[in-house]
Amino acid sequence: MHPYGNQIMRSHYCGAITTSNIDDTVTLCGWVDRRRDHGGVIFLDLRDREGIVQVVFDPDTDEHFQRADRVRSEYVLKVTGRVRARSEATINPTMATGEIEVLGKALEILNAAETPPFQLDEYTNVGEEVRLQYRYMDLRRHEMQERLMLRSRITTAVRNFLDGERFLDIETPILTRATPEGARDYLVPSRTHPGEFFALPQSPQLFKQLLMVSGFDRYYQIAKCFRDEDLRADRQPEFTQIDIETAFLDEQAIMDITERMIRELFRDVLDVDLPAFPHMRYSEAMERYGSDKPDLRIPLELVSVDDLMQQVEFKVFRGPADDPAGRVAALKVTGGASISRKEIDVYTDYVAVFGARGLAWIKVNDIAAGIEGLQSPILKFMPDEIVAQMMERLGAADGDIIFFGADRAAVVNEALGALRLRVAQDLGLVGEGWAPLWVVDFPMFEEDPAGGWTPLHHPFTAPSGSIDELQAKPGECLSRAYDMVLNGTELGGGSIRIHQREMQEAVFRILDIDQEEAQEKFGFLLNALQYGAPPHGGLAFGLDRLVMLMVGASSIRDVIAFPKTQSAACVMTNAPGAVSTQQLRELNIRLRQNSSEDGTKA
RNA sequence: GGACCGGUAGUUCAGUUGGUUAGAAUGCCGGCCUGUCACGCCGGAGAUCGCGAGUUCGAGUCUCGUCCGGUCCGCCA
Repeated sequence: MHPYGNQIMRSHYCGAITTSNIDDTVTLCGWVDRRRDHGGVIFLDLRDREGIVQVVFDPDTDEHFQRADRVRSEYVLKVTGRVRARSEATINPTMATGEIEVLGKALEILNAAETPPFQLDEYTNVGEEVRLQYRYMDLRRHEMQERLMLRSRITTAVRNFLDGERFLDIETPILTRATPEGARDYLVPSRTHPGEFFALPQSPQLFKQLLMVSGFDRYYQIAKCFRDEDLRADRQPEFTQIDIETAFLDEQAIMDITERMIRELFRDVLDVDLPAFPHMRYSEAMERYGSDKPDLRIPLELVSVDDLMQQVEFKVFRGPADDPAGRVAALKVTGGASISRKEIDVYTDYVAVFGARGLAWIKVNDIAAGIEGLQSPILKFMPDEIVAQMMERLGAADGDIIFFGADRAAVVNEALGALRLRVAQDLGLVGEGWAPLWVVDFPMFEEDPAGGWTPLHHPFTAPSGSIDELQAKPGECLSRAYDMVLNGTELGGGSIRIHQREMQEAVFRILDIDQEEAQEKFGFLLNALQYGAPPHGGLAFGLDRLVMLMVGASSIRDVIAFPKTQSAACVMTNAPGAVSTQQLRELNIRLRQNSSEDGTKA
């Protein structure tokens, strides 16, 4: 007896029928994936989330055969039939259910369907706009079903792991208050407080810290977060974090637990054993890879040559080499001498995007021939001796090309760091597999253009030094933050938080948040820190990015059921949309301009 | 806010130096077909060339503007 009695219309999933069901009578519900009409026999491929099975109708079942004749793609059917083995000659080895088929006895059309707006098969590339407009159709495609089912397995595995580690799932508000830090807030007007607004949370950061103050010790939540900033392939205005916070654990313990979580996740879901997670200091990551999220699958590294360039006249290199805030670095690309002048021009344009004012290069044709074996427009500006030392340092070999960046260190790191990724991609130098690491010892602050300080992580991150050290030299102070990086993507980041009011106030002072503003915006946090806040810290993973990597997608839109376009709109629902003047009046809102007739609808 | 790429049958694309009736594939519709599985064969329908100006005897094609989608920079504690 089926536990749900006759409420269940189907006896099996299409994709789950095997040779063990031979001679069983089954009832299937699904969509018509394809119909092949041979006149005297009709094949229907019936699809549900578990897969596809072939159903055969022949004229013996006249009424049902006639119905099968009327059926079209994406009709929703209920089919009852008998499972039978296919004859040797008709077995389809490319199909999971290819050894069997269902001989249809009864066919009920549960719903007809219009011709789909695009073909759902795997052979047609469909533009993303159409896919998003008919997302409910797009999600029927096998590829999307797989991705979302894997996403579900991932969140389930995460929940099971954290539950097993005695973490508590606690929800935090979606309607909260705006904070002056960080990204632009999504705002929600309050009807009951005219002229005031809620903000949607950029993350549950403060709430989870307060839960630590409350004694919940180990918290997690799979939480929606909202940031009103411009979109990218890996950025949506609403996205999901695996949010974690603990009390009485230091950073090493937190990294251990979360690393174990990711490791078990990959084993459970992908059957992959991740390699060791090396710990790399932020400074080393910037020095060697020009990035705080290095892709360790790529065997190219930046090498500083400032000391050598301090000995040349060539101003373009000499200037940044002498400047403490400057950097001259080389990127040796093994086998890159085959890159043409035209391609170098393309790379030059590419690094210009990051502020680089040029891209110097040296091709190594014959290293044994010394300076004669090198080819470059900049050699004439350098003494042979310096060039020779540089080749030695870089370990240059025949067939290499060396690119140079010389500018402010930030520009050089960004430009050569990006070039490293681009060239590796173009030349197929990105290794296979998974390359995780922890990046640690981040600076507390970085200098903003106005000369002030902004936090590298967020203003609640604990510094590794004392208040005095912090105030004396904010630019040199390190934080107790850590990022998990996988294949060049920042999967998650976290820190030990400040749990003492004095320290939190000191950080606010450095960030130029005065006492009044601190009290106004963060008074509840400062107060809480006085009522027995335990040492605490945590981490948040970007679930969408994690799933994207695990399914091999190139955009997080492909692992989100209903994502937004780059302009942060939904082409299916047409959100955002206008609202009635009545709604606006209730919210005490008047639009600044009546944007013609469609500005509001009555 | 900025740079670049794209927008032509339902879909994916082609469209030459500005020149006759805008093509292909696939899908769709009709007919035939009892073993196909991206079935096959025959026939048919299907286009506001994103939108608006401009240049020209003539614009899918050139120019300007605009909208939409995408990649990236800025932005994203």
